[in-house]
Amino acid sequence: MRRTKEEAEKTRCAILEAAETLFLEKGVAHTSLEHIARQAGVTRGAVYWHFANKADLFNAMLGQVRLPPEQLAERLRVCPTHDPLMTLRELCIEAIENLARDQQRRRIFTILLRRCEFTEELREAEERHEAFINLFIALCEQQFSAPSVASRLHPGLSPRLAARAVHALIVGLFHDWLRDPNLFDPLNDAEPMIDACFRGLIRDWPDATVLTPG
Amino acid sequence: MRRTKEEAEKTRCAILEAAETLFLEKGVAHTSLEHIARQAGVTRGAVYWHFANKADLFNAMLGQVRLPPEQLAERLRVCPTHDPLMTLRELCIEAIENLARDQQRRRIFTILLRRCEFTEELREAEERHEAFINLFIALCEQQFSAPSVASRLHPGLSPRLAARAVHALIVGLFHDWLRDPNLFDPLNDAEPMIDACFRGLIRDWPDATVLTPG
DNA sequence: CTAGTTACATACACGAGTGTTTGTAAATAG
DNA sequence: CTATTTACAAACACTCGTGTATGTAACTAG
Repeated sequence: MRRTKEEAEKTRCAILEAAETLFLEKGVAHTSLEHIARQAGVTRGAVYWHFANKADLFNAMLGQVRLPPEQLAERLRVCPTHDPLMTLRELCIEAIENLARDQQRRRIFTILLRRCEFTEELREAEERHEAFINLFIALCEQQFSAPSVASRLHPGLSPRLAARAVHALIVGLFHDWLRDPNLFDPLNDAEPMIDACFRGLIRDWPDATVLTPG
Repeated sequence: MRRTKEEAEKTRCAILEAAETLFLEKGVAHTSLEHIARQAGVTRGAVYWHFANKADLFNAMLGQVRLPPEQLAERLRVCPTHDPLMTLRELCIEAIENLARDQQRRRIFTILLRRCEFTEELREAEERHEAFINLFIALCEQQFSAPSVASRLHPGLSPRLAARAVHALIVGLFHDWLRDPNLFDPLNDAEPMIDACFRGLIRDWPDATVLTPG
């Protein structure tokens, strides 16, 4: 009963989707490859054919949403025509809004933040994730270090601290909202919250321009 | 070889400590009661004598650091002699500083945030934890709702959003610092970061009073 | 002093999960 | 057309973990 290449790719996707569903529901450690196979309508044979083990499957799942690090750096590359802080601001807001817009991203981040144990088995995934975070923080710090920006930091703050505060706020918003989506509405509330953060960091941060249509 | 009551209490503590160590090292799901017993120098018999199962043991472990909700409410109870915002500010800073000061708290929060899967087995623990968070957010919101405070919020912000931003920042700082303790130094950096947050929320937030000794 | 209870250790029964191996039908290359 | 892969299914061998039941020595109450 050998399948064609396209069919094989479909079962691969089915396995990934089943894993996503079950990881979210029962947690990574509490989900067996047998569960995943059954949910996908195949046997463990198929799972082991497409993936080396559970960690490999987990990595493949994460790969579906992790935007390549280059893309992030590209977005934040200093662009002389545009205020670097505004670019960062928009990126932060987008990150939070995307959580609400993209169902799969939402599920996978829920798994990452609340349904898996970062232990030896998943060390590779953890390291990649951590590298991405460190890159984000480093790029943030770089934006705040630009001479035209650093001088506008409130007293007592360094580019280093500012970068860490921005990332902490985002992680916290991710964490809180994924725990309870009723806490706030990303599409409406991300902007004022991020603006509040920047306002606390930068001295002359412009006031909220309330854009009421009409 | 029956032990006296004091000795029994000591083995109970040894089991709790072993669980803490192993949960931190291998994750909750990947730690068996057999491991814990061995680490504590007893057998599973002792573990099952003191605790009903792994979830019960986990709850007991959390109980060692979870401050009673009443205490939190007490601290934030509106005290007419003291600025409610300053009380909240100090509480936030303390929360972060305590992470660095109290080793056990640090380990247990690492387990909570990075070494356990919030799934059915641990639902009870999750619900208690969530209730505590919700209480904190509600009390925050209450502080921001005081007439003398709400009027000082920056345009575009509500007490509701301000409360959520404060909590998100704290959770993010917890999460980030437990992931990488080199990111910042709680004892030095908590204050300026929290102040930056409040400054972004409250219009006339006082400037950092740089207290250089002498 | 002895009955009952406590605080465990030991043993048992059972299921569940993993990784690997083997089998196999169908697709595909030459 | 046949030989070889491919894409799985099925079976095997093994370990690990759980919950419970039973044993037991020492403490403790009366």
